[in-house]
Amino acid sequence: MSSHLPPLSAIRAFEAASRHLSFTKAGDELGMTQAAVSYQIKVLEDRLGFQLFTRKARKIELTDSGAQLATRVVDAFSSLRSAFEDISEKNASQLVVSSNTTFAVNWLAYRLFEFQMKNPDVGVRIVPYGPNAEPDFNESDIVISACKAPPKTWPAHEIVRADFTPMLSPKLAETIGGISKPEDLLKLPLVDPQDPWWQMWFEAAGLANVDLSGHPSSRMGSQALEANRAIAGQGVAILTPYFCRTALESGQLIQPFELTCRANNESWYLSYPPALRSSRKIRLFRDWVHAELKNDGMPVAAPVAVTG
Amino acid sequence: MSSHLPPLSAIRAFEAASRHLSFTKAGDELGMTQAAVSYQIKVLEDRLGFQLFTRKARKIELTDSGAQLATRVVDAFSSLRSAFEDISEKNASQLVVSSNTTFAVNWLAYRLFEFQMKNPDVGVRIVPYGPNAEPDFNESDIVISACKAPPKTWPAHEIVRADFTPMLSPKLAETIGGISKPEDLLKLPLVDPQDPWWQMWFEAAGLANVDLSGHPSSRMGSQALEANRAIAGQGVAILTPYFCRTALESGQLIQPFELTCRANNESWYLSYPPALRSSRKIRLFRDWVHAELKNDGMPVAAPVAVTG
DNA sequence: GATATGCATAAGGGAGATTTATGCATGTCA
DNA sequence: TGACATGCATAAATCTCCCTTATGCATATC
Repeated sequence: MSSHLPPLSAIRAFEAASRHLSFTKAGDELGMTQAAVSYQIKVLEDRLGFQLFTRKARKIELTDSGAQLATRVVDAFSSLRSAFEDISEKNASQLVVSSNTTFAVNWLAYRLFEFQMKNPDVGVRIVPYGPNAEPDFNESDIVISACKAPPKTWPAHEIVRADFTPMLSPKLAETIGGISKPEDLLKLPLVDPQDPWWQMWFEAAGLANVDLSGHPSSRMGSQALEANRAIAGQGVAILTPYFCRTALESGQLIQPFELTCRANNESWYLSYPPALRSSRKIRLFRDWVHAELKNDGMPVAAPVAVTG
Repeated sequence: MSSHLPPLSAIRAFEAASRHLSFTKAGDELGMTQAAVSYQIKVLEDRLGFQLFTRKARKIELTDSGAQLATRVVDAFSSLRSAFEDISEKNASQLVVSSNTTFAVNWLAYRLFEFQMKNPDVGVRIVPYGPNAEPDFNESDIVISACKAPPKTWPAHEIVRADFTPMLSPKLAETIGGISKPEDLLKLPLVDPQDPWWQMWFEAAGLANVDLSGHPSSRMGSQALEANRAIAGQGVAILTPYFCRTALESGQLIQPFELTCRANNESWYLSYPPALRSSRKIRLFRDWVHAELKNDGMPVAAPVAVTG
């Protein structure tokens, strides 16, 4: 089946001309001149070896062969058009958000409903990914990530700074008569003592080289789990305050020290493919996230410059 | 429905790539490089705003959206291909000969069967046109014409010179005791006395300004009819000898004088659209006509030069 | 006739398609 | 575990062919 098609631009011109029965109107539809259409039809006729149109005075008519071909070509183009229409429509109204678990659970979960109420025409699909997984940059419209960097060409917005500070349940604090000095924390079990955040925070608190046993594990991404263990009184967790607002306000957790740290200016970022920069669904979601953050009193940063 | 399609070259590249799941192979099929395919896919992805392929190590995979689009695009292209295939096939095997009635009746009619026996895969359709009609240059593969000239750009072969000389039935000749001098003809009724051929022939025979009453009518094109009337003894007709061979040989008609004339070098021509110059069906038919002519002892002229 | 409409054609320019020449990542095989 | 092969991405340069401009011609229409 090496049957190569004639030049597609010629086929397209023929398709339009056969519908309008006018080179001029076909040109209008295609955004080109009458002369261009005339030329393309000639190309196709030469290629096929027979006339597609009969040129009459001030009008054209399809020849028998032309008419026969036209119906099928018009059909095929109509299929093509609807295929692209459908896919862009579906794509315009479907928003796939690939978010790490921390943000998904601690932030998106209880707010998403509001977004959906505000934008009932946008279908949202949250695809969470765990601490050791990669977001799916290919199939996502928006990626919310902390350590996993999106491609350098993606526009990215800082949404939440990755500050951290110890948190624990009031009951656990009482077991040692309350927390007054950083050292007090060492009397209690730590949730995930290998988290490097601990080292950083203790150093910032003036305690260098505390000996934390256990095995290494990744930071950020499992805060939901760690928070739950802290709430359950199983130990002290080192968490981002903003994500614990509810637990703090309700008294499930306490933050014994004002001191928060931040490693390497790390933050959570919202990013998306450059091509979607100005698409409606992206704009709606991005603006909504910003509004929510502002509403929480969080600073909303300018988008991070895109390289290239 | 102003939904313009993305660039067709990009769609074509995507179609091939989605079938091969390889830019390299798609390039091979389309006769271009892998880089070009890669570029076109990128164009399409940028245009659509989402990825069509997931680039893996040494292979590519369709994304969900890509796969969805691919099935429909492949379908549409397959329709297009078969549409063009069918039309060229039909066109390659169907030969439409638009011939004036004279040649159709006096020449083609009793020979065509042989051509069809020799070339059973070529379907021949003879479309005769009368003396005052135009051949359909748009819908014909071959036009056989005398006075009606084909477009100047069409290759044309002279097939039969438009010689003419009086013919009549032997019985009619006997009614005046036989024909010995041109003047004898004037004693008999002429079939179509207004035919200018009569004036020319009588002049050539040395009889200037004979007075021929009646009304004008067109020459050539109705020879079949005129010959029949002559055979029936209704009068003397002025005919092209080659077209009367059978009647002459069988004695139905006699040609009283050797003298033949020819106006303005007129001839019958076989012509066809330039694009079909080397198509099989044209070649078969043209060569067959030439062979038949040669077989009849007719000189076969070189094709008439095409202007432009 | 005068005008308007519609297609054909030639010449020329320009944008986008393609190639060339790389680089990079990852399988594969010794 | 290197050396090599395979396959895609990317940049720069080139070129092709598609389109426009400008015109002519034929024929409807007034």
